[in-house]
Amino acid sequence: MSATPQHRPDAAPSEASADAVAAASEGPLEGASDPLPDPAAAAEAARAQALEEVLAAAAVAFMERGFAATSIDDVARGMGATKGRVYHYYRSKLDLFADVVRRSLEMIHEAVAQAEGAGGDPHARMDRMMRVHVRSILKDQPWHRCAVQGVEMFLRESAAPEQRAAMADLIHLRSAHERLFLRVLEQGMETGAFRRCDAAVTVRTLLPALNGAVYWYRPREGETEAHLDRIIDEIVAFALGGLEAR
Amino acid sequence: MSATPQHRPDAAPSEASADAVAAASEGPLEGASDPLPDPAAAAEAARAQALEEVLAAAAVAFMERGFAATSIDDVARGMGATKGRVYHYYRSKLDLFADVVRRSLEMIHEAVAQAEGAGGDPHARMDRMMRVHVRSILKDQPWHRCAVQGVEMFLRESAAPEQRAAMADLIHLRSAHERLFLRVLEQGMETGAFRRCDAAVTVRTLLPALNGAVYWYRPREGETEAHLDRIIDEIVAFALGGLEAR
DNA sequence: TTGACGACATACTCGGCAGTATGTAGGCTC
DNA sequence: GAGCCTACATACTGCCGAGTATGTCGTCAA
Repeated sequence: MSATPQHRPDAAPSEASADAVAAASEGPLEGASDPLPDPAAAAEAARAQALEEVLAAAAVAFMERGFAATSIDDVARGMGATKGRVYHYYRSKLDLFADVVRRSLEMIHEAVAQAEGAGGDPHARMDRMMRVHVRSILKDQPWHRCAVQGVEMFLRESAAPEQRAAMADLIHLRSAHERLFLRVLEQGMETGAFRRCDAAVTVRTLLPALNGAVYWYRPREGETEAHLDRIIDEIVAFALGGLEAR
Repeated sequence: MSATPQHRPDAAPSEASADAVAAASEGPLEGASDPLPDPAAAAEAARAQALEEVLAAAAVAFMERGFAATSIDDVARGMGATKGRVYHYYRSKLDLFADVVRRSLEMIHEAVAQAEGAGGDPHARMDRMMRVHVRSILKDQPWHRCAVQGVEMFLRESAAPEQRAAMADLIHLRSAHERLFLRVLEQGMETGAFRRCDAAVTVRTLLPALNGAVYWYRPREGETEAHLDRIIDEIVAFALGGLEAR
């Protein structure tokens, strides 16, 4: 629609991703003459990091208030900035939200795909996948709450065509994630590790169970890694038990 | 807050509930002299039914677009009416939404509580409860999608104080529902029917699994009751399997 | 040193929507 | 048959927020 010939977040703004955030926090502010040889690359990196900040602020804001109830000013305030900064990187609120959701889905999908690829029988793979999935849910809550909301938005019949367009590829990402579980489930059914069932319906039941914690879990002050593992154990025990053959 | 000395949905507008809807559809429009002896009671019933219509329209509208994105005009349009009608029965959008959520929670809670009270060992009771719960999710989707959304709204830290006030009692309803499952789960753990687990976490994982269908299920054209039962079977098999001891 | 550009901030427009105020038509009472 | 009340519809206000237009400051190239 809006044919403003302006910015556009460089195709895949998510590549810099967590790396950019980590890299950014490792080196304190140095003068203009940092070891980087290429100034153009440095500028690129700076831009990527600035964009990353916007994205992170958006994730928090959208998580706290939901898409519709969050204003661009809210997002900007979260960074101690103003609208201008946000609109410098994103053409619309919907674009921004879609990018948050995309990041979320990419993060969790990549992690789970890696867990799946690590070998083992279907039962072992499924176990690892679930653990990784739930861990991501707990650790990157702001992002995933946005993702849940985004998928939900898309599923509404009422969704405006612009919305559907902006989020169509997100649904593919989400579907790919579902398929990952679906395939391992089917493989497990063949080996006899899992009971026979309608795999499609079961996966659609399984994932909400794994995602449930996104709503009630709140990171505590002195929370240890072991405590997190306890929660993961509980959730996975339930979900895996729901699949296993007797 | 708003101290307008106007309407207010008569304390418990939800009592008339499904009965009112059913009763309303049984008798066609008769003249002024219907068999009802008390005109005051008739007026009361008429009002209850009118309110019911508003509530149903709201449920559909909120389900389709979500709370924030739904305007009161949307709700009114859904009835072929205008704002005036809605505001005649409800003081604010939030009040209306809260009532939709309340209705939803009451419906499902009552149904499940009845299933629980029908006797049997914990495993049998849990099985019945799950079935009834899922059936309600599938059959009264518009309502329950609002409920899920409402609970989610409340759980946000950002929720405005007015929101929290309007929805505080809803959370109690929701908690009561959770406790219902919690208790049966604990009983089953004692009899050995269910494996030992952190009951609180498990229930919070179990319910999203049961509710999951609210997002993906869409009533089909020539859908038979048996087809519905197939879906319910699948979901319950998973959820119950997640609880059972080996 | 200048001019071009990137990275924002500021100021403004404009539409949509919650809530309100007011009109009005029908029924009921007395 | 006059007033009154219920159950709406219509018309209006005020604000909030998305998107835009424009200004400003620093930097870098030439």
